[in-house]
Amino acid sequence: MSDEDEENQFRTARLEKLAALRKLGVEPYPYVFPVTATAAALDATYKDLSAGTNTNDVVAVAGRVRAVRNNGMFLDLHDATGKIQVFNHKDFLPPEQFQLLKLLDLGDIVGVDGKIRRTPRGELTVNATRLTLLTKSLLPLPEKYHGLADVETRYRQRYLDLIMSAESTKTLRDRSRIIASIRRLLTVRGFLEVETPMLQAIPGGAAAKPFVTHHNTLDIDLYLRISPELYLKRLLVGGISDKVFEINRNFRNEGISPRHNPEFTLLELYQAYVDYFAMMEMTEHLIAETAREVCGTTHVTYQGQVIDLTPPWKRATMADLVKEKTGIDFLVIANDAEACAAARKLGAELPKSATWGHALYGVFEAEIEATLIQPTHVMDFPREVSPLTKAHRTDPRLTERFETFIHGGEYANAYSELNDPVDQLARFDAQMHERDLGDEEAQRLDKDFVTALEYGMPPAGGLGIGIDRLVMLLTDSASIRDVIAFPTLRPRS
RNA sequence: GAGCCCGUAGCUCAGCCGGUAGAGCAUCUGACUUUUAAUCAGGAGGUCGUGGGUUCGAAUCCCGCCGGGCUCACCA
Repeated sequence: MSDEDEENQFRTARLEKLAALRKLGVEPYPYVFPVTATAAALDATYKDLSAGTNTNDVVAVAGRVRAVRNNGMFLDLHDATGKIQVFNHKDFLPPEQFQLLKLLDLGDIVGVDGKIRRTPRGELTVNATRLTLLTKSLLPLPEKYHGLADVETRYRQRYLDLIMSAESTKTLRDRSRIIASIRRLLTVRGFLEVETPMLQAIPGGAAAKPFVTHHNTLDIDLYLRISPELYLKRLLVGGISDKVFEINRNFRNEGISPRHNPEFTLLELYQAYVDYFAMMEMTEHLIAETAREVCGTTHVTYQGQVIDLTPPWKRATMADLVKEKTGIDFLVIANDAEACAAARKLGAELPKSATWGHALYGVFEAEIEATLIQPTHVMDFPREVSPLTKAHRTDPRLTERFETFIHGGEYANAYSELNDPVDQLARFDAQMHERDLGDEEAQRLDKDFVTALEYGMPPAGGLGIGIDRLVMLLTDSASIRDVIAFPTLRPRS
């Protein structure tokens, strides 16, 4: 609580009411209230009750006071399911309760006992026979009609945003439904949900800058994980299951943008004895079925554009897409210098040490990514940028990796997983070379991971899906901050 | 990290080619009483993000800082 709030005239006035309530013998923060009905349940139960009809049905509802009309005669109570109107009239409510009513404010949480009726104007209403203050609110809510518009306050004080905005509430509820749907779809297919370390001594499985922390007793630095990949594969080596997945937070110490939050939620799954083609089917299955369940359709509108998520999705190789768009066939370019020159000419920015694969990938990023609006599996990434992926079965310069693009953004990343320990070690060596050349995000050698592979990991397909971005897509949210309840912000003052 | 934009009452906003701050809602007082953003009358409420500068005078012009948004960079 800041000084400003403490000096707030509204807060002062409400503290005085709080004292007055206690003087009346009213406890403003009681322990329990036996609720018997929610607003939505009442709406459903009494949907056929005609206007102007009374019932003798007694209910107990509870919620936040969001509107007071006619000097307290009508209250709008909001609970987690919706709105129910309360009618306070001397015909039903004992006189001493009107003292309590006078001391109620917008934002207070109250319980109401009474009988259900529908008013002549058609509003389902509880004729209150007893009001119970359940929580006194000390601060005024934002204005009801316009709601809370200030985006900074919406993110910093999400509770206020949720009180005021049905849309924000729906988005965050949909997030929960989306994750539940994915979990169910995977469980149905026999996947085992596992948990792997957030604190890692060697941050692996992705190219990203990690957050560093310190363990006091061990007196070592530990990293917040940038990916669970290397640990999930260890579980595959162990054979805990042929199908494992984890849905959890990852942390990357990089820029914040409408599509990036330093901590974000990733689904990662591994399935033994299949390749990246199976992962394409899996990506389509998870996203399309979840869209059906949460949005009721596989045709979703994102930022004004209709996206058709109905499987199967378009598949195209990176090289073909680049060739189609630029006319340059990287597959027939034999050396690094020529490839880099072609890429730079097309506007791709490449480091001096760039090779053929960096060049192809650079052109793809610069020229193609943003144009992929409808779901597209972009296949066969260059070896250099895919250090954990199995070599392509027909072209050793490439790997069996695809990323799925929708609305110009990456939604999935999947491989035929590299399980050749000798090749894996060579890839780590190449990464360490890039690190020496100044690429801070090149992957670090994890020797124990290579050891695990030496014991033998079954051939497997692996898939990662960014959950926050999927939620953005399915809730038509423009910013990742809208789908994360408490997005990372710089602390105030 | 760079560029552009924003920050005025509890909330939503107006005022901004310089002349000492305004509305609606909320709040308080009163009236009214079967309302639906209830209505009517009256009152209170502001270090104009913050610190400097220019000026007789700054919410307004200039600079720094703080916080936010967008774009770019980073995010293979």
